Amino acid sequence: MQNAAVAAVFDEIADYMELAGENSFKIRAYRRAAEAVANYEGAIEDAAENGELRSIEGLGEATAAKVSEFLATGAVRYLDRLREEFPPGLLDLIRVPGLGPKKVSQLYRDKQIDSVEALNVALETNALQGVSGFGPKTIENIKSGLRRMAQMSKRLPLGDALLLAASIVKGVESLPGVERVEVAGSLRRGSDTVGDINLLAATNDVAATLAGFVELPHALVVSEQDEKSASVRVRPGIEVRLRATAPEAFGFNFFRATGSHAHFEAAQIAASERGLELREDGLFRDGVAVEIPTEAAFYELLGAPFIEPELRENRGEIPAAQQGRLPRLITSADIRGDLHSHSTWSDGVLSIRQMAQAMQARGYEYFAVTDHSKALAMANGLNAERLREQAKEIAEVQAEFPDLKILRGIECDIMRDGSMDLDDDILHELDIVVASVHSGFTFDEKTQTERVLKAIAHPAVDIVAHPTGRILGVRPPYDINVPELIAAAREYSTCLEINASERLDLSDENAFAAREAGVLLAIDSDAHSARMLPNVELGVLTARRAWCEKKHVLNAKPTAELLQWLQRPEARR
DNA sequence: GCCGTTTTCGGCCCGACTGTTTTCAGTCG
Repeated sequence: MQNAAVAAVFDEIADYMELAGENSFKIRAYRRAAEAVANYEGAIEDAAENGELRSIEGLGEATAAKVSEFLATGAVRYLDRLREEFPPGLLDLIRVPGLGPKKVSQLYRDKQIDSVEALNVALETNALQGVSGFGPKTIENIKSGLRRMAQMSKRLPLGDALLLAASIVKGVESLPGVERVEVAGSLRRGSDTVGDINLLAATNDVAATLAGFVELPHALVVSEQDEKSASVRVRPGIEVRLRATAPEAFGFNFFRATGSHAHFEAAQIAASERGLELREDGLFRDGVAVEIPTEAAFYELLGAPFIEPELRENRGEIPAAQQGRLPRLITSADIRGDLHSHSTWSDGVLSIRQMAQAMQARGYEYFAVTDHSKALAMANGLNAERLREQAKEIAEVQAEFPDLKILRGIECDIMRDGSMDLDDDILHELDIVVASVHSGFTFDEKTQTERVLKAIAHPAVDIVAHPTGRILGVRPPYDINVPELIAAAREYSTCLEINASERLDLSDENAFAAREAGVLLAIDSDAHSARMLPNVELGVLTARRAWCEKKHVLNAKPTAELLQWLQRPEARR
């Protein structure tokens, strides 16, 4: 399947065209082509084979020809020419917050700055002083953008890490002697971002397995290797470490390689209370190593049942396990619907009908159509009039899907003053209102908090989406007082979202606090295409880290209960 | 560059904020 590779070609072309100052509609055409290919449900090479490229919406004569060229030759000459014209570092520079194509090409033209490194040097030596358009505030913004970027690029968002790990696991499985390979470390615990990927292999030939591992195509550089493990860098800043162990030692090593460090230390204390010694190299009774074939066997020795990896953060899981009060963690199978999704009415790529098909294919009982509201003009946000038009289409599609409840909703912008982007009368007409912030990210904490508190208290608002505004690897949360949001959500019976797309917002820590406070959570995909629906599983991992059971999650409720909850007038007004 | 129930040209994704200006360009969502 070459869809992602072809989409990357079009995106790269669009990036270069921005630098070249090309017509914005032409650039947009390439972006759309990238999206069309990425979201195409089949393999793009099959479409090319069958002469169906031109029937894909968003591909025209020029872009379809480039798809064919890429599939035939592995390259696109047009892109090759662009690559010769501009240094590749300029593409990194466009991604620095505060820099766009115009400023980047100016820096390149006037100061020959062609990479993030060169920009850092220029900033350190004050070389940008006096460059027109680069005043003190702009320079300060660029510096803080660079700092944020450097911080975030060291860690991989959970979704990306899972994909990368899965492909490396496949490679390791094929190595000599390997019986079993598992992801361990923070990735197994479902951390929102991971620094390194840890794998554990049970093998009959440790040396051969490790030797094969460092030769896998993923490995750019071998950074460490001893007789038990090897680390390779698979992309800048991202290391994959494989520990190899004899099959009979897998249980203990799986526990140890999964962590967290804090959990390990808590387990050491629990072990010593039972006359055992837990060390890095094993569990010992009177100096003799205890055989531990499985993780369950290990926890049993601590007087506890198996502890799910997502709980292993020393948030009280060991005593809870010993006392038989571990939560029955929510699973993906408990999710009965999606309460935050987009269609072509705003910036989604699928019609309501297509979204309904995709939701039904996932086995959902219900979903909410929550397109953007009018303040998000760039996303073609809806006003009251268009929302009422949309109701007709929803009713039509609903008639075709008797087993799928389609909720009429909106993702309504929370304005700068905390008011809603749409009037109360239209909001009360809807089945569900999801409220969210898409502007004013730089407000101070007090202003930002008060603004969102107003939304939480609004009688029409059911869910506040992505409450802290972060996007993993892109943007940190804005300054906002989460405990105050949680208290208000509890008071007004408003649900808070775990946005499961590239945000994972609420974070696990915040979701943990919300659940403890008795606030209901919604795990939503925020899908703009069918491809994004499975992201909900990342949100489930986050909810599990927050000790959530299905009773804590709004969209784990059956349809009737959900509809009843959406009524909840007594708590609201 | 794509698209077409106004079909081979002309419209398409707009509005606000920021910082730098001296009336606006660039960035962002």
